[in-house]
Amino acid sequence: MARPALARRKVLEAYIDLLCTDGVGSATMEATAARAGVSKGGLLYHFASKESLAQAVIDFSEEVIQEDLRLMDEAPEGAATYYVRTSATVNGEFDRQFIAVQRLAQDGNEAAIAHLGTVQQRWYEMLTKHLGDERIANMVMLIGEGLYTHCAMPGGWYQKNLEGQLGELLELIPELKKLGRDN
Amino acid sequence: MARPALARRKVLEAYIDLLCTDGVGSATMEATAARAGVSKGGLLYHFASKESLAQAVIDFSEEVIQEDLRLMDEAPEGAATYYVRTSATVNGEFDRQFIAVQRLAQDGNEAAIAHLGTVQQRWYEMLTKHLGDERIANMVMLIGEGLYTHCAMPGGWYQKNLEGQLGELLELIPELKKLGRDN
DNA sequence: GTCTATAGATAGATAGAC
DNA sequence: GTCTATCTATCTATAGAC
Repeated sequence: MARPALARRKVLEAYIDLLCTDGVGSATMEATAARAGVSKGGLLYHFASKESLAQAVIDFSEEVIQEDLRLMDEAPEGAATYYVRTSATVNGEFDRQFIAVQRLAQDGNEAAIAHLGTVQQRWYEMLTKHLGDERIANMVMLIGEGLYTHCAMPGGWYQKNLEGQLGELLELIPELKKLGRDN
Repeated sequence: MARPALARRKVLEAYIDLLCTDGVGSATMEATAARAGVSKGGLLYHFASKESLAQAVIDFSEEVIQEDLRLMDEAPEGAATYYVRTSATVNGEFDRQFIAVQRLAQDGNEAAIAHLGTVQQRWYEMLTKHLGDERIANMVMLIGEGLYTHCAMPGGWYQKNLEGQLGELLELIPELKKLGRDN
């Protein structure tokens, strides 16, 4: 860990980039090498197989998620609002690797599916802790998931029609919290 | 239209099935032919290219969505509850082809992205009509989108942890409607 | 209308030079 | 540590028999 080779980092970023923008079908090792500016052989020195490339995305995601959970726990705006807000920031540091893992999972990668499961479990526990109601936590988590799905679609409907409504959506999140306590 | 060849229908079903369960990477024409019980040549008689196979999924989706919108508009439980409830029924008639289109869109298929856009626009308008508040419609749509994403993940977290909570989630949807009118 | 055989392209992965 | 060259498998698509 500590300070990985620069080329290795560039290859990983390129692979994540391709997964997010073009999907698993286009994220080949050849295309990844080209985008990273290295040859296929150069890529294979750092990642011996496509599976190890996928695992690197998952490992990177685990690092990022731990930091994300810490920020979420301490967010002044509240954990739920933080969660929804960051779910909609497509180009953020956190989101790209998360979308990449999601794409891998949707393509049947078992390690990615298992990792996503632990991430969702931790988000759910964090939201329940802060919202005090499992049903509301469930709902907020689905809203975030929906935002991810929308935002991860290049040229999709959300980016053209709902971008301006994010502020209004965020204002409603604290209202949801009240809804939970009333019942 | 009217009554398409049985083999053609079987091939289309097989392709949708593979897209949903194994993802775009595994949904090859060869695998599709095998699952449909025909040869590669037999498949290519009905669908001259992979693109035309994808287009057939989109066309089928358009048929199904029109019926879905009609049922949504007339649902006794309310359009929003109907929308969320059917978003969570993975094995339903409506959902499989929708998830398949989503997978195609996430792999960069332009026709699928455009179709998804029109579907989401119509759902949004229907929800706004019934909820009377665009912000709440927005939120409900994201909840449904989140449910789709969760449910479409074979072996994913939702199917193990939230299935029993669907009833509670559905109970909260009418509460959201009140939330909209209060503000 | 469905099949076999096969062409042509591209994927993932190996070997070895530098 | 990065490259070129190459192997093998698999994919999409075509040609033509039945």
